[in-house]
Amino acid sequence: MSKIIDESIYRVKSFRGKYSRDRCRKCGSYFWSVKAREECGDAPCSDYTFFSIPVKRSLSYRDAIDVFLNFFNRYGHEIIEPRPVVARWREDLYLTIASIVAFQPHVTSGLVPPPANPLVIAQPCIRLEDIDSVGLTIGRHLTNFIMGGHHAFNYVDKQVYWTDETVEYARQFFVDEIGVPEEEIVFKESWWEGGGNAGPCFEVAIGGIELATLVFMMYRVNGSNYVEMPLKIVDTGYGIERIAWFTQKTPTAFHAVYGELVREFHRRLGILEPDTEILHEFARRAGRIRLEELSTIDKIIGEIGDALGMKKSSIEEQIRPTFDLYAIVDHTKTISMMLADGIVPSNSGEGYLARLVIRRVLRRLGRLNSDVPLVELVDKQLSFWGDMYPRMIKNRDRIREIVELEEDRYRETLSRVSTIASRYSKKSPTVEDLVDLYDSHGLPPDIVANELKKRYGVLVEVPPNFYSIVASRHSKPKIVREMEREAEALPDYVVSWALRFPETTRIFHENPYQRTFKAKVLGVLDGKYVVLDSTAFYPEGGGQIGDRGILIAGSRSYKVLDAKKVGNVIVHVMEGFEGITENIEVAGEIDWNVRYKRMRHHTATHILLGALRKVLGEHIWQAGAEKTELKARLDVTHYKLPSDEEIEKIEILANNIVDSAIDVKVHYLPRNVAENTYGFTLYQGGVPMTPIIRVVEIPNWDAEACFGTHVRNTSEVGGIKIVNVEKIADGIVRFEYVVATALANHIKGLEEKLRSVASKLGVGINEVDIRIDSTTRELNNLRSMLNLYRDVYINNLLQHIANKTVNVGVAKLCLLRLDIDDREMLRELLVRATSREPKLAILTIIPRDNRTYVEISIGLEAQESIDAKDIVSEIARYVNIKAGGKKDHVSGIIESNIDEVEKIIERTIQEYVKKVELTKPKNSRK
RNA sequence: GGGCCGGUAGCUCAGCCUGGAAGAGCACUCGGUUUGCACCCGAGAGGUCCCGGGUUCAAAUCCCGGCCGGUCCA
Repeated sequence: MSKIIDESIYRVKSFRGKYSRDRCRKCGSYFWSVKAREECGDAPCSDYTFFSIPVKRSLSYRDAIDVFLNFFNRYGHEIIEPRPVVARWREDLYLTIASIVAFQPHVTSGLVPPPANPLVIAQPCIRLEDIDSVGLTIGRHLTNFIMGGHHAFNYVDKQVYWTDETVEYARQFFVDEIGVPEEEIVFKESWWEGGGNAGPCFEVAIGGIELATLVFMMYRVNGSNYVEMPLKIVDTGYGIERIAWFTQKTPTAFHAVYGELVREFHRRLGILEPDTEILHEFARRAGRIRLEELSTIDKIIGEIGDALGMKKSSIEEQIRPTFDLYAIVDHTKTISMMLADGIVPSNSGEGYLARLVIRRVLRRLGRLNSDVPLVELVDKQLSFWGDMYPRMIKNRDRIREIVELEEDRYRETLSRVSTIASRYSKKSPTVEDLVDLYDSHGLPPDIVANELKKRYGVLVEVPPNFYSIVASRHSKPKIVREMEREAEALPDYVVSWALRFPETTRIFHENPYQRTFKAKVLGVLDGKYVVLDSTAFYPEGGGQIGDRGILIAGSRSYKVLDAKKVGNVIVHVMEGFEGITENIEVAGEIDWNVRYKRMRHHTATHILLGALRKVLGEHIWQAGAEKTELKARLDVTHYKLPSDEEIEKIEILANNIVDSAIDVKVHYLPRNVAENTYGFTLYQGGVPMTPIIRVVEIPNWDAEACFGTHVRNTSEVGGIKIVNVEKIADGIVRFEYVVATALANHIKGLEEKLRSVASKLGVGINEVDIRIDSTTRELNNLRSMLNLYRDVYINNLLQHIANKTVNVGVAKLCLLRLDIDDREMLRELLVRATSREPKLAILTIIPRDNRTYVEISIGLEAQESIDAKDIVSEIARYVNIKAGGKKDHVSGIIESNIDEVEKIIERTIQEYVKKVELTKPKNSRK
């Protein structure tokens, strides 16, 4: 792959005359170094030797950030504020996984200029890819980290700097600023790829650990081809945690980053800290650890045992629990960061990622047999990091509540273990079973195995690659989503046709109240699609659907069914026309009635969202919305169904805003300005891919990037009534509401329903509730009355049966003809009759339509010689019968009327009895 | 967004595969026994088998659609 690039790019100025290029004898990659060496100096090829490499001074975690930022600031890089760890500005990514993510895709695609150039940023990131390795590698893998990045964006007409400067900065940073002897530094040649981009890179490794990656992003990946981009980006990532670890020489990165907190977690969880010596010996070799090869750990522990003259088992005993502890330290901070930035745990979307981390911690805690509530540990993180992440303090109560809720939920899941495990009390579950249990019940195999062993002594073998088996089960679906979307979208050829036209002037933005307009026809297609030079028709977007209306050409008018946006061009979807041709003038008129109602619902949506954030909290994000002329709905992220009180409060607050008659403002702002002014809460309904952003602001209440049409003043919303609140997914709550004149419609619907109920009950609307009470009471009375009558009836029938019974020796026969088709009654009758007289064989017939329902019941003793199913086949000789059941009970239908049936059956029974008597001796109960 | 699992008595669940008269334990009521910690024995009450449709003589059970909950993955 590196063949396609010119390797000369790696020959930078700083190397000339001083550095030589060698090849690693282990991994085969090329690297540059002042000193001749055989290995590339990166994990896992080399052990960690950095503990003995001198540095100028030990840097605390916070110092490391400052030193990094200030160094690059001194060299002309503007310091940029970091973004949240939840990538709200991106739709293809949930989490901020690298510093460059802050500038993707709008800056990297060239659409928007960077906030500064060059710039430097210390970006908190969350990466869950290596979550299983966290702890084991004592800090090489983390789920949260700060990536120090200095970035330069080189445009065709504006070059900032490229490879020479980037490498020289790295060299100076490590040599001059950190104080690393230059001969310890290795620049390893490599290739980076991600997010559709690619380029050559250097991995900067010192003493066995990679401290920075310098990427030269210059290609776009197009299938299997690399296309050179006009915009070339310096994308660097300095591992702040590793730099702190490197300079502090603490045994693990966790000690360097979390300091006192590590000890506190040890204390609280009752896990002793391992001997410093063991930890150091382990740390030196930790670069070799790989999750895929767990044997590496055994080997390392063996080596330590030899070095220290200790038993392997005692080392193991000390160090194993600390792996879990380190992971817990790491994960609890990650949880704190995610929740502080507003993620709501859920079974879908980004919320699942939060739940995943929470569950991992809980599992680890379980493994340590800890009963410390997770919330307590998370709370320690909130205190510890609050100064760096103020949102942790601000949202502390909510974060605690969510963590508690999630822990409860997890305990509930675990409480099902014993029930579910009991299925396998005799037979050990197969791997397939285990995967099933994990997949559909969330029960980790080790917990199931434990339970089975403890309770039933059943041994379960859990394959070491269990989670990859799970993963392989979930092979990619993906494409479905796009298919769905295309159903509503314009056909491809219409899109490419539309893109040829210049931008349509948007009258609906200039003046949302303009109902009629004149415009020139720029293009027509298929007698169905029309593009104008300007339009008042709002094209579908932001949950507001496209306008309807008419276009008038000459004396004829044509229906506009919908309007769609293709880039900056608006396409009118017509019912069909002949009279509209290119270059003519047309007049347009939108269906104002519908449109105005939608505008009011749209503005109401912004008002409601503001109210939701105020009442429920800052974790409220729009997860979907739809505004029609009849009603609107808003789906938001929230961790539980709001209470009635909360809903009432939200409604009151929202209506206050309506009554306050606030002017709704619209601004067009450069992206960076908009983001700095309003924050990322701008991006509720999606992220516009434009350098200028249209911001709809209700001052001091809500501001969103929005394409939709809004009323001028909140008072025009008229009034908001929340008509429904429901949970549509875990972590997502849907609000439905009706506004202004649409309310009359809504109420009318309710009224009609109420009136129809009232008239069916035979009362006026006001008495409905009272009547329901009395009707219910009456129904219950009738029910118990019915049972009384049934009882009387049954007793009568029992008497009747006793009288009608014919004793044939082996049994007492009875043919009963009934008129009431009451199955409940019949069943009880038959049960009682046969239990009172075990020799009874009773045959009941009831007319049903023009046919006859038959039910046969045989008492316990009679069963010894009579089989109900035999009677059926006997009857079947004379009439068409469909019936079945067991030998003591059958039911079915006979295709003849009851009089006929009665006669036939009487005869049949007699014949059957004779048969039974003939074969009697061999008939006995089995 | 997709996959999988579940919804039966107040609670925990069995029954469903292979259709045939709705079950167990706990809790509850009554009677007896006993009064040392999950007492025991007997009797009884308690059901929209999540909802709707279909197949069938017959559906808790099979099929289709929906609702609700759980869970894994992206």
